[in-house]
Amino acid sequence: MTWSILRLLRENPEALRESMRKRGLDPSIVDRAVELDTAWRQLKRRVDEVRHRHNVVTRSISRARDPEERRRLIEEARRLIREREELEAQLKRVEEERRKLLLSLPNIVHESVPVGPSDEYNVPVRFWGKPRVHPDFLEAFRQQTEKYGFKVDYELIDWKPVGHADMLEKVLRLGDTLRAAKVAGSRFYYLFDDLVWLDLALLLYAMDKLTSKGYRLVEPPYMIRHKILMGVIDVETFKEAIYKIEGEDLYLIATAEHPLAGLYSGEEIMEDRLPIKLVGVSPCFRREAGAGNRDLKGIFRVHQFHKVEQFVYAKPEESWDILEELIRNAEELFQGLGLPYRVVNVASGELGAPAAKKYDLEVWMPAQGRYREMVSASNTTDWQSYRLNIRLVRRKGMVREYVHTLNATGIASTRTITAILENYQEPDGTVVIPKVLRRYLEPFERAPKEAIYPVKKE
RNA sequence: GCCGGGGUCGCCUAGCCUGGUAGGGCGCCGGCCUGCUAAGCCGGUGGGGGUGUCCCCGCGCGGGUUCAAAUCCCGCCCCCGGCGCCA
Repeated sequence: MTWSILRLLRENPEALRESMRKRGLDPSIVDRAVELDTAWRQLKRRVDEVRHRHNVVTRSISRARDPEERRRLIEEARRLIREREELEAQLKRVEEERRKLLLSLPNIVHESVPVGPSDEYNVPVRFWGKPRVHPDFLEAFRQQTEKYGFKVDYELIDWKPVGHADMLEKVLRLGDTLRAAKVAGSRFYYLFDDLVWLDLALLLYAMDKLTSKGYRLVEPPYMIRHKILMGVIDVETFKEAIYKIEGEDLYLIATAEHPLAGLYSGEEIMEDRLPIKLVGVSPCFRREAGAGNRDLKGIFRVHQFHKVEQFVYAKPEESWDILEELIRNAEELFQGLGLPYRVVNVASGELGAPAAKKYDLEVWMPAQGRYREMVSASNTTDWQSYRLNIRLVRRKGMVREYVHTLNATGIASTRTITAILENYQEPDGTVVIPKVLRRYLEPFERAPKEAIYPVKKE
């Protein structure tokens, strides 16, 4: 059973150093890891050897009948224990250090990932839809399209759309972040009436589409243990994103990805059961500790929201195809909603530690003149499954390896609502409801069907 | 929260009282045999190190006793059942 990172560490450490450099991390960690691993292996041999000698003596005691002989053997065993304990203490130290270091290593950057320290190095791979562009943003629009060699058809509009935050609080008056701040703090929100229906309709839409593709619908635990959490994220993410339950070994999930990855932790999965495709629906809780003052207004970046999440357990040889499938699924959802987007191949420096490669789907925001992230799709290869000990059993020869895991947003409710508020906005402030959502609103008498209307000005 | 039962190599299970290399069944893998299939027979079946034939570790987790712990002792976690509480 081999973990890709450990294999590379022993067989081709330079490749691992290169991967670290691409992420903008110190490659000397790799050298330290090689050192520790070598030391560990040497020490392990010595310990095993002494353990063996002790075992031989110990076993011979039960067979020894002569009391004098027994006394002599027990004396010998005691001597070996002292020798063993000294070596074992050393081994334990090295082993612990090695374990920590190995778990701190990020996934290996895939060869197709653009190299660069920031999102400016993200490479758009395709565009869809016809964005509405105000003349003020025309130059910015070109910078985000033509600069990369894409010719994107757009609609020039002569009125300036109101930003999603003001739409929410002032034009529609269906959201209240000020009172939410009073009650819970900043980055919380109250949604009312039509926007609540819209939130739920978005979730139903994504659940409906993805289950029709054969994804199994899951409502997971919203709190999970520390052990599971550290199997799916790195320490940085943990510090920035995770809420802890006081006095218990429980943490609020930041996404359904976490409990879905934990679902088969510690288990063996027969290869003919793969791929296992899941669609989770859950609230998500995020501290946004590192976000600073970014997106402080509105509901673009908040401490809690609802999300429909795609998650797949896959065989290693199929995971790269499945990553494409996941981003295509998300694209279908956004095409259905009629929101113009681009897909970017995320630069090496912006990948989270778990991901080997990541696509973001970014929707054009007419009031901001920017494409903004709505969806993230990652192949985490065996990074999570190694930590969670999820093995793949091959029929042929009963070989054991680690499965690959992948995750991707389907729809994140609040963020998608911001995109709708800007893209479906009419000059008078009316927000037209995307047609695909209407069937999920039809059954409810009080739900909006065609559009959401601004409050009348007195 | 209380009481009781339990956690053994993928699954099921024996061993625990009485300490001395963890056994069986199912499943799976490889082979033999056989018109085919089934059955039958033989071997294998967790992690690690080393490598022609080897060794170490592994019985929920962590300690302790012992030359030696699945087995005895202490603490903890989890699961099941009953009681209590309860949306």
